[in-house]
Amino acid sequence: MSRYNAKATEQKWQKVWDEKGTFVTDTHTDKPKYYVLEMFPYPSGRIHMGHVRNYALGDVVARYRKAKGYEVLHPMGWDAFGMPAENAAMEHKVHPADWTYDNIANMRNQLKQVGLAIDWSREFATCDPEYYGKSQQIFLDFMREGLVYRRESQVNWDPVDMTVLANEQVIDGKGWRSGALVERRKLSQWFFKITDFADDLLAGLGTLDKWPEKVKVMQENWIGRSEGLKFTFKVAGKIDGIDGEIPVYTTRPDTIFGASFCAIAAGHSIATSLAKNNPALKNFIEDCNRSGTTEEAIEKAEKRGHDTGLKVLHPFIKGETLPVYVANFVLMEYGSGAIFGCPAHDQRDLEFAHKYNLKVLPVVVPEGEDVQAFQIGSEPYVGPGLIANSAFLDGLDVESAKKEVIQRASDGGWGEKTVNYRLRDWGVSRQRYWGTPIPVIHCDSCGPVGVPSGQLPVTLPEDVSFEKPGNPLDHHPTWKHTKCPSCGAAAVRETDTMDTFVDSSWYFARFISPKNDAPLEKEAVNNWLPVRQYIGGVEHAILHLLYARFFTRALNHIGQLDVKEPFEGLFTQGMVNHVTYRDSEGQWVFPELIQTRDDGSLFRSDSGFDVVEGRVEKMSKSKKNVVDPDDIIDQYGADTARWFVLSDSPPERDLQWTEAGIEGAWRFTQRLWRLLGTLESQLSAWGAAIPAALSDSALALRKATHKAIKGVSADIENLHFNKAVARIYEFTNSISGKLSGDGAPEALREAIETLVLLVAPMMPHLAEEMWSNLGGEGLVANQPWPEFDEALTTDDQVTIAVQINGKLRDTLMVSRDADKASLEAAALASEKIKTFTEGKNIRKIIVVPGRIVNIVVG
RNA sequence: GCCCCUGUGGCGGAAUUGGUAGACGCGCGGGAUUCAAAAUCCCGUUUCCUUUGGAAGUGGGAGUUCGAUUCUCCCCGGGGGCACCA
Repeated sequence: MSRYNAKATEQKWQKVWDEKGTFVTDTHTDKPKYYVLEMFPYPSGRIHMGHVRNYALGDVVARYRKAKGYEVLHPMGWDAFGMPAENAAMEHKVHPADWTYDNIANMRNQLKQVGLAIDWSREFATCDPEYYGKSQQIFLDFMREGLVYRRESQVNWDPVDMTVLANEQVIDGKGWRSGALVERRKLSQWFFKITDFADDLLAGLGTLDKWPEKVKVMQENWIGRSEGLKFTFKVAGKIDGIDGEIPVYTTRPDTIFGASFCAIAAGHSIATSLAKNNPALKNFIEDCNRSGTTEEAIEKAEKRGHDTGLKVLHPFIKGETLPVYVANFVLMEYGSGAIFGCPAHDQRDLEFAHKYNLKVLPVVVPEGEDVQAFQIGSEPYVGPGLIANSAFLDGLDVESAKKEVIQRASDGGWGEKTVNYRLRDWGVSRQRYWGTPIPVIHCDSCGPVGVPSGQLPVTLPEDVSFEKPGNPLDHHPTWKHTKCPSCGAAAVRETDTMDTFVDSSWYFARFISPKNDAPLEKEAVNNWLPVRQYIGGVEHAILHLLYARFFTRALNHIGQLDVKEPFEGLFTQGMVNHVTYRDSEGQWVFPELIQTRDDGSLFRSDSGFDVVEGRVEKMSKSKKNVVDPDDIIDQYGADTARWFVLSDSPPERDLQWTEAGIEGAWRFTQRLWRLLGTLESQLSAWGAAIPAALSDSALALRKATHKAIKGVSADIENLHFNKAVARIYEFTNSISGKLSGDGAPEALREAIETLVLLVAPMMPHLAEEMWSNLGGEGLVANQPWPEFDEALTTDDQVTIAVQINGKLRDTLMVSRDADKASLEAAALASEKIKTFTEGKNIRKIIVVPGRIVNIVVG
């Protein structure tokens, strides 16, 4: 038998699957349905190992479910809008569309070589007008239902490039290209009312029992539901141009007597008004606006404030006033943009109080502590306790005190209990070219008007220039000029495009009927959603997944589908890592250039410089610790690459790519092939029945076969592919053993056929080749999953451990169903055990049938 | 800074509900085969000890338990997310 030629064999079977339409889905079938989806890729240019891992995981699920009798939907598309295409346009003078579609063509070719069980007839890219026109339709539907609105919000503004910067484009407070100091600027932007669904998004998490706990916790924290008190501070005295009240929100109304200041955000209307006649305050606000807009930047910045001179009246203490500061750590977006500070019981407030010499009065004292002696040092006290120094609240616990203050505030008409969310509405406006145009026309007399459905899609103009700073849509000579759909007067198009997260918030539903006229084919969508298994990176744990959940609810709300949750099962896979190499010049070196000398030292093959091995890190182009899937597939074949990414690590954890690992996988591919060659002559004829009487070795092999079916099936269903692989190795080892006597040829054939079927979801090409060599009919891809015989998966004898005081001292071979009494007797009868129990007092014997006997002596 | 995850031999990792720690793979050592090599096959492989046996051992420290990789608390290392990267 000749050596296995992976390349030729893989191409052969890919062509067969393609020609026979093996993986084309009938979405209108009566069969049980299974929708498996991996997060669709951004067409960056070439696939990387992370993609191979992601799609191999989903492919195992798809092929397994197909074998289990499901009609499987496993589509592929492209998340094709986004900034890299515009960056390429600026840097290399290629049109974003050309760049994107070239990349898609490349990556499609690469993915096809992986041999995925994908229905390619459903493929689309989000930048196809046929797709983004439907995104626009949904936008207009949401608009009609009041789920879309426009308001001002802050952005990072690059004053030199005249453009809005993404957070990742702001480096140390400067624009990445221009190097100019970035400013916060307010722009009118479109928002989706995701906060309308905040409670439902939160409640829905409780139904997602096939999601990782950590993702649910992250979403819960992101939504950030809190209950508290919203109340108004009265400003002491009258000041021109200032509203006499400052509404604040607090989750700690119980600490109101510990309040020593009031702080408002730099963007607060009062701050703006006061700054008009106060240059120092104006400076301070501008300073605040120079820090980044990310929460991280705000949290990490030193807590600073500026005293406005304004005072507010304490709601409970007559005559007491609190100074009002503008503070850099108060967010305009959260609550009412104003807080009261209680330094004794909040970290930020305490830092602030120390800096500006404000009173620190503890009003919550841990139970048992002396009220007079209790002091706050450099750490606030945030734990439970009893209220002190707080008039009518003294002695209450924290929760009762909260209730009491809320009660008195609402009785007094100056405050009320409020549920607040950290979640903010979703700003979807982007001042960029390569995105879905927002289908709105601005008319001087009618205001913003939605583009009529008949005029969709609003397509992007092709003749754009990236030479000038700013949004190409905005300075295009003709594109934005149009007529108002409502009054017919001259009007201008909205030149903002949508956040690319909008595109990816409903693509999974479009795959079900990608050519449908309306965005969604309701009946089919209801039949196929939710996606049974969604697979992707944990970096999408919050935004993408939350937005998709919101979209599903919003589409449900407007009657376009009936489900509420888009993804029933979620799996977040780990990254692919590789060691890094640096040469004596400090340059990063590609792994393929690394050579080893006889003494074990490393050098690079091109320049000969010495090389040292560095940390294991996520594969990245900048550190050159990348392996190109094309090279790997070329050298070893797709099956070997798939086998390796599935074998070594649990899929949720990071995978370390190693040369030794891929070599090992390759050896196993060859071994399977050789196994078939060496055993072929010993097999019974195709379809021969297994005789009732079996030799010991034949029975042992049958047991191994059926245990393997049971184990591998369970492992695949639980997505424990590395364990499935380990079991297949074990099973393969047992086949290689000697076999003789009654039923040997039949048991051997059963084992080999089973092995091929078990391996097929992971190494589909090799499996097809082996199947056809075995004389199998049809394609492995169409074979049913093997069934196991429960009786053959259990052993009559089991080994149980005998411990003395929790330490293993002996093991016993006993009947599987031996009862407690006989186990205890057998354990005590053991010679080894006797040496430990002799002369000792046996205090207790714990017996767990089938597992363990523990004798406690003393 | 806040939130979340993670840590087991030389390495990747396994260990139903708390019940024999180290399955399986890699690497390494020894042997077979070969003129030789590659490939392949067989055996061994947590560490330590005065070795028919025993002790220690799952990042570190405490706790619960007859029994802890598994549960609780504190600490340390590594990673992810933080609203305009996708």
